[in-house]
Amino acid sequence: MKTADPELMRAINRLNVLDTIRRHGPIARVEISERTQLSTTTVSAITASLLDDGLILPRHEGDIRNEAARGRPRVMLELNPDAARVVGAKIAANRLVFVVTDFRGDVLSKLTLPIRIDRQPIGVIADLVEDGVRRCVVDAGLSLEDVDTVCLGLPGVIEHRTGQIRSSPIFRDTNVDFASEMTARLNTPTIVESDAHAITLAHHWFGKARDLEDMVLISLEQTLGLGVLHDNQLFRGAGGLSHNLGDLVLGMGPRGIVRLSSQAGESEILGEQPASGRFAEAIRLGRGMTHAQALIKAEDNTLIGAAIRAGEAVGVAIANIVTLFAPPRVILVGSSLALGEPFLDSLRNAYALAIPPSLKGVAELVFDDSTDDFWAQGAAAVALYELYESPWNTTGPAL
Amino acid sequence: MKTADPELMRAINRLNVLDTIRRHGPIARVEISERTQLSTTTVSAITASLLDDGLILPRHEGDIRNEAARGRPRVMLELNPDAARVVGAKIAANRLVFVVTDFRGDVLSKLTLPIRIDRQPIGVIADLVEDGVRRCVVDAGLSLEDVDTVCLGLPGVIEHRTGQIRSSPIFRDTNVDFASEMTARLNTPTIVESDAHAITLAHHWFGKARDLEDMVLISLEQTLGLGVLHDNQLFRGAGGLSHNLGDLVLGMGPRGIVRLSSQAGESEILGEQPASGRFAEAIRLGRGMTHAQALIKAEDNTLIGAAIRAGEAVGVAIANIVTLFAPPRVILVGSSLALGEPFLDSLRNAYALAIPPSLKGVAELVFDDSTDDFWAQGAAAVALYELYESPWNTTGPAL
DNA sequence: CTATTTAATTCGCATACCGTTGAAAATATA
DNA sequence: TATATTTTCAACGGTATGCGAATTAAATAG
Repeated sequence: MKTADPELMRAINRLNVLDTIRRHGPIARVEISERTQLSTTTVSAITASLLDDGLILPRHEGDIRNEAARGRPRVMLELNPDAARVVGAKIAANRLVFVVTDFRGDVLSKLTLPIRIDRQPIGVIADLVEDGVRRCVVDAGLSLEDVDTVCLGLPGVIEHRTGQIRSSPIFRDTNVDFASEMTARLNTPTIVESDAHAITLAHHWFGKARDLEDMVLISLEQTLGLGVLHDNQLFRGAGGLSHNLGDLVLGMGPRGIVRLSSQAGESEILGEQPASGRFAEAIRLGRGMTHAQALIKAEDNTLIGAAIRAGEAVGVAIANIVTLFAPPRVILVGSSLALGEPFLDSLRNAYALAIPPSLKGVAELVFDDSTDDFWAQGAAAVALYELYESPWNTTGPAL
Repeated sequence: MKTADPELMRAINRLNVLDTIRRHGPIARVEISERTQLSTTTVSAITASLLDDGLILPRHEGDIRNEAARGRPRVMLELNPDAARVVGAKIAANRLVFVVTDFRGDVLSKLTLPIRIDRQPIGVIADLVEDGVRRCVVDAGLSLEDVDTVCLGLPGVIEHRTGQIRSSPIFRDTNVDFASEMTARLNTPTIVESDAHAITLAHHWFGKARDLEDMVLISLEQTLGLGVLHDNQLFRGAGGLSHNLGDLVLGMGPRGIVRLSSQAGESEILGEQPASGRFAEAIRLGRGMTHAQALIKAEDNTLIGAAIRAGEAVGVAIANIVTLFAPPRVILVGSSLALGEPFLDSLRNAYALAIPPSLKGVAELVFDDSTDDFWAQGAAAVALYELYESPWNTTGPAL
């Protein structure tokens, strides 16, 4: 355990204040004091230090708390957008999405490269990612030197702490030290994170979990991922591993083990389609789900059947997750949601059946169909969170 | 989030020092300083305060660190056994087990009441528990006034924070505020906790997980429970709920939902036996598993079949848990282990099949057949842990 | 122009940690 | 036996932190 000294103490309170400013927009010191339970004295000292470091800015205008504003007007504080720049990326099998954000997490530029990269050699993938990062940074009118951190969100089992990719559907190899590789190429600190964790943080910061400290997110894409928010923090497994939901076992069928991925993986749902023709082409180009959506509307029975089976499998898996974590909300994201009503209905039904009676009503299911940018923005948030924590003031006094 | 002030700082370091003393037996200040990374100055101050509060004791004798001990001999410090007394209990359907322990967690007296209590009215159960606590305390040569805290470990979904029993196989009602009830009856602070959590802490403190900060425990009893140790702390669900493994869904069979409890619950394994005769009598008395063990040795095929099916179900469930938490060790406890090789073999096989290849070898399975005392001792440890954290020095200066 | 109200800063205090120094308690050596 | 050596531990001074009370700052109301 880390030893508690004054430095840690200040680090905690600093992060607390900074996070309060981030979450509650332009905010006055008095209100920060109320929210954090810190004395106004301490808040003044910390905000002075944050101002000095250029992480926040004062705004004298917006004191509109009340018409009958009597006393000295409040000075509102907000994050200084220019305090840092980060790049966030979503790396998927058939597309790369990049965003550059400022210190607040606001998107400055975005770039989508619809390229199929899975099963390419690492060098090729690294080339493409490097290129995407550089182009997106240029699009934002910046240079890579202006970027503080890059965070890459990708599917699979990612060990955040070490930057190792234990296994990922887009890499042929296992145990790739992708963080070091990209850090060297970009000459900018680069971290890797599970894409599911990235969008979990995205929802906590900007999306449908802003009001919660605990929740669970399930991502239904090529792989099936899990993000757990516990006490306002990403819960990473014992070793900092991300969770790979697709490996969950749903049953022992006649043909052996039945894993969730074999029922609800993107390729498995679409895979029952004829292996040639326009649909196969669409899949190859990463438009499978969009196409599937059209087919389902046209009442393609094979596909509807697959969607229903997938929905059942996911519904049961969610019930199991809820049994373990009992979160107040479960957010579902990912391309498979595009399968529409047949999928969602069977999911909801299976969930309702599978959830134990004692937990009925505990968790609320929320479906979210954000775009890829949002995932990339989540990766940026992961990078920003680490910046917030890092000691700007090496440890100097508050002056 | 709690605000960081000097008080919190000292509380953290105090707990850290106290826990180091607890874990590493009689230990000198220098060694505490090495282990905690705190300066010897700080360690001296904190230990002085602990000595002053009577929580620890000096021992001048045992300085045998080395034959060639040159300088001033070390003064070894250890927990003062008499600093507190707690009662821990395991409350199961057909027996009540109590222990009184001292401040170190050493058992002073134990008491087993082989009574079937499930489905009794709350008042009756409370009577029996109260009686057991009082008798066990008397057996230890103490009075209830000498007891600081009582902790009751029981199966089911327990909300530790509020002391509510959301649902438990031994209560007919749900949402019982058992902690308040027993606190009032005993006139001693009483907390409730999941029995699985209790034995998880028992293993972390005294058993097969002393060397780990992360692990998972699975309890196979009348109900199937889960305990997760994360960063040396019990991981309680979002709402402080305990996990009820039996509700996990293993598949959608022809007859609807198949839950783990229907495959591996104690009564389900034994339930396939004829409903009358000596065996049924044994079950009613809570000796079902012991009896089953004998029958399995005698090659009772019905029972062996049930054991094998249960093992498969549990093996798959464990694989799923490992997929989610990736712990270095999984400890299995509970009466069902008594089913012996048929059960364990099929469990191991199913686990090996179900564990995803990328996680193969990550987690080590450990079987543990401790007695009921150990569970009760774990409950005592839960109580002690809260005592360790509580502010003895309301916040006075260190003198 | 003065009184009032609210916001934010300044000042003094208490606490906690740390590094250094020095005292205490034992052994080793002359 | 007397002195040196080694190790442990407590005491002193320095610095950082947060908090409460008093003070200054900036606006409105009368």
